[in-house]
Amino acid sequence: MSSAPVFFHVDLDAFFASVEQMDNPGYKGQPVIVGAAPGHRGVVSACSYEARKFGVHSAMPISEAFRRCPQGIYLPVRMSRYAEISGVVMGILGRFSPDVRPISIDEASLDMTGTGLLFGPPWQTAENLKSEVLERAGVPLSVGIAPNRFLAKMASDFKKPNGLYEVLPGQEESFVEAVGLPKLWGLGKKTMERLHAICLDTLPRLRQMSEDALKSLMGEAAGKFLYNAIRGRDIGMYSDTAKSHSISHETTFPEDTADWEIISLSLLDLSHQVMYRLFAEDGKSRTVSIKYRYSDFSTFSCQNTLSHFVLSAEELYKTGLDLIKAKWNPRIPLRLIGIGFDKVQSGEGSQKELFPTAYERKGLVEKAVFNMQKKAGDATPVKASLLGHPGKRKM
DNA sequence: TCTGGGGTCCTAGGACCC
DNA sequence: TCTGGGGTCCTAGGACCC
Repeated sequence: MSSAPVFFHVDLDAFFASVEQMDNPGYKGQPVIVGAAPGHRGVVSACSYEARKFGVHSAMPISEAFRRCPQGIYLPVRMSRYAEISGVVMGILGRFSPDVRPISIDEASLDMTGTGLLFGPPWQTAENLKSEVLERAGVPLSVGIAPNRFLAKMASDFKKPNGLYEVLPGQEESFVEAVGLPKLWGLGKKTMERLHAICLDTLPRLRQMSEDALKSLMGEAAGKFLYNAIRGRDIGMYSDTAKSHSISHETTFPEDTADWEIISLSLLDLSHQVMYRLFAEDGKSRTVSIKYRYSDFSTFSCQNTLSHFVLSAEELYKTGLDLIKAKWNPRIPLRLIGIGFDKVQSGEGSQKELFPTAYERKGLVEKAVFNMQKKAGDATPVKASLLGHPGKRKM
């Protein structure tokens, strides 16, 4: 007899803020806001539920958060600390399911199918999981239980914070109704606006549409997604097939700038950060992409696929520099610059040339430095601008 | 309101090939 | 003459998520 499918979705509540409250008990019960410093450019990364009472939420500009909650405790992001706690939580999850898929630093999807004999019924298991995480990692989490990953994800959100909710088989459609169309995962503001414009922004009306009709209205993928999502069916989220991915870093300048020295030096630093991450995961890529944002917030990107894998931060930087030189209109100051690799593959079988190119030799040196730093327990790249690089360049 | 940084996936058009 | 069909790769932009 095969067991009915059961999935858990776990989500750490206001994670960054919860960690800060655990590390500083004086912050408990206080409006904690983690993100950019007030007075600087940036947004709220996470905030405690006490802060949400003031109307503060994540992704809100920090200036607006400060206006709404001047008495808040404003803290910088301590990503390595959060990663540490996340690791403890993921370790606990691994003892509850052989199939744990981390979605982000504070979320994971677990296949719990067939674990009933070992742990008991799902609800009981979820309660045990919640108390073990609180006890051993010190942070609260919400759990959603459902017959598929998509519903489990939304169920984890349904009773937050410190929530637990179970969607039983047969309740798929009624749960989607309880969640409501605007809060359906994967359906954002733009799509809602579009649906509204064609009078299809209610569940009953949408459910009258055939899959083909939705596809022709919304496009192949979006139509298929919508047709299944509004029925609470799995939409194939969090697939485990390893694909190529991307690695990128970007930075917003403290002030908009048209200063070529600032822009090129930033690009150089970012290039080193990106290349070191590629080294760290032993990946390879031929596609360099850059992103730039003008002072009016209009944002553009472009990319260049080389005939060979990029071998060094120098080569990455040079390729990105050529792209930005060709695209940027220097009469308009830039707000942001970013660079990255697209279509990163696993690096096994990296070619070794008999006669290494200059870039390849540079890459070997960079890699050696990276490995030394890794051994010394410091895997962060030396700031390129501190390596005595000439940064200044003529356009 | 004055808007971070890191991602994923999809689309549409063009180049090129058979 | 006036025009195939399918496939792959590349690119830029957009929607969405955490």
